[in-house]
Amino acid sequence: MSDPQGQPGTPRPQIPEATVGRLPLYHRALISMHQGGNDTVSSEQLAEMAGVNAAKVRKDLSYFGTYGTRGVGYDVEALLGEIRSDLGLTSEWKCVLVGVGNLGTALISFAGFRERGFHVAAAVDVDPDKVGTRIGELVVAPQSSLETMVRDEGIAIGIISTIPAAAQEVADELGRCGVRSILNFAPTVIEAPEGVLIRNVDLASELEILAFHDQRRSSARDRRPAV
Amino acid sequence: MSDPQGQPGTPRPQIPEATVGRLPLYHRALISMHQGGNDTVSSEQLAEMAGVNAAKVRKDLSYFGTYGTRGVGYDVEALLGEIRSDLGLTSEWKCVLVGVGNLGTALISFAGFRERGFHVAAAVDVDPDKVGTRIGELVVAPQSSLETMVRDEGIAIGIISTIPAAAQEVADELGRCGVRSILNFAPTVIEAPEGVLIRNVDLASELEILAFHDQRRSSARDRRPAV
DNA sequence: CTCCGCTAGTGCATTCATTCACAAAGCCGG
DNA sequence: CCGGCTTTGTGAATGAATGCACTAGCGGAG
Ligand SMILES: NC(=O)c1ccc[n+]([C@@H]2O[C@H](COP(=O)([O-])OP(=O)(O)OC[C@H]3O[C@@H](n4cnc5c(N)ncnc54)[C@H](O)[C@@H]3O)[C@@H](O)[C@H]2O)c1
Ligand SMILES: NC(=O)c1ccc[n+]([C@@H]2O[C@H](COP(=O)([O-])OP(=O)(O)OC[C@H]3O[C@@H](n4cnc5c(N)ncnc54)[C@H](O)[C@@H]3O)[C@@H](O)[C@H]2O)c1
Repeated sequence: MSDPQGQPGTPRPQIPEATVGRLPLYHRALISMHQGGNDTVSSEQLAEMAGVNAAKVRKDLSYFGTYGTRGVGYDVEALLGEIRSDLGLTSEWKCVLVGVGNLGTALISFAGFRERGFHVAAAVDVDPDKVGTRIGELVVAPQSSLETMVRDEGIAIGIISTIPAAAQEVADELGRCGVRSILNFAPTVIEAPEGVLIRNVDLASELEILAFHDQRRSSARDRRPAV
Repeated sequence: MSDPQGQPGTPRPQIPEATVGRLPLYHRALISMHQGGNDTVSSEQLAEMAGVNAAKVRKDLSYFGTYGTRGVGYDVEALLGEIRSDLGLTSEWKCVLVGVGNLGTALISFAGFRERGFHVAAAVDVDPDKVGTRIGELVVAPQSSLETMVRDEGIAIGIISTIPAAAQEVADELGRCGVRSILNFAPTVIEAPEGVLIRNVDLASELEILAFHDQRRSSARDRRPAV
């Protein structure tokens, strides 16, 4: 390989978005390999665990440098370290959750985030009845304390689980407070504030996509109309 | 257009996956247009609402036939009907949820699914303490009643919100019972049973992707090392 | 030291998706 | 009835992602 892993700062070889989307899969697979006590892993095995094909694994990993040994495979620990560092998981990311309803409550009490390097450090709601409620270790704060908490705690990620009608406003507010990334669960398109990256998760859409395919499969089966 | 909307059965022009993924966005946008009392909508407006570009909207819609009028736009009601029928939303889809924990509970009580044509008609859990619990109108059933419920109620979609270690087993069981589509929230790769389509939603992955981009943006900013 | 087996890394062809840009086509005002 | 305005539908160009198939290179056996 010609590009050494760049002693000073970061390389910067512009990673394809499709590859970025698969990093978490590799991350998960490597964690489980590591816990299983494996020292090395081949692209074939990683592919199997991540549910993708081996050539893709190799190409994806090659964007980050040369971490494999031909004839052997990848060093699990080294590769895990590299991916963790690319994902910025060397220290914990603090998140603020806005909208402590059904979904918000589940998210706050979800242990899996912490295991993967994320921590819901604050939660706010407009509803005065919710403010002061305790969920695990976290006490729901009033909307007005958002800015202070974001700045004081160094929160970089916002999670929106309010009603859809409030989502845009909340996103704007989060942007003003200095949050740089937002994960939005409200089923509405949000215009991203300047400098803020938004990802949307819409569960109803996922079901619709399943329904679409199911629909097609069954109408394909009934090519001959029933007698 | 050369392909008439095929009087008998369905056309079958193989819709690109990327297009399928956007149908729910259009669906949502059209619902809101319709509720707002609009009769027609241009590709430009739809694009704005769905957060994509206008050419893409037109190309996507063109796979389903000719629903627009040049110089005018699309008839909201007709287009909504078409999309609803493509998504198979002419009747309600029944779902079974497996694993009534934090997340499962939030999903069951979520009204938004019903509005979009989905109904969690059954929920099961292995934990005997959970069985019999009431969530809204639904009573949690024992794992053993899964097959009967799926068959009797005509359930086509399974939702997995168990712990990751149980996900594969649950998926296999759902497959055996005749479920054809699965939405999996457990952060693990599941091998799909024969004839079953699986979609995964991994929230920690979403956060990791945000973290990756944030990481990159800030390391791009610090090109000059601090003094 | 050499040769063999294995697996990473990658160039290339192919497939899939996006976007541009323009002709075809409906509407409306005169 | 005609001509201008608007917006669709789509061919063709471009770009992104995938996957094959080959080469380079390491480790271990003999
Ligand atoms: N519950 C689910 O399983 C589920 C599934 C998919 C999507 N969603 C979406 O997630 C969002 C939340 O769902 P939910 O079921 O938790 O709803 P919910 O009604 O239980 O909770 C919404 C919460 O947001 C708060 N809120 C409203 N406006 C606010 C504002 N401007 N600022 C701060 N807080 C505000 C409300 O006080 C309430 O506590 C909704 O947009 C919903 O469509 C939920
Ligand atoms: N809570 C969240 O916000 C959240 C967020 C992202 C992902 N997830 C994932 O969703 C899943 C559920 O999360 P949770 O927080 O609700 O966990 P939880 O521990 O609260 O709930 C899990 C439930 O699954 C049940 N269960 C376990 N094995 C089962 C089996 N074989 N058959 C049927 N039921 C079984 C348990 O009895 C329990 O009720 C986990 O895989 C988690 O990683 C949860």
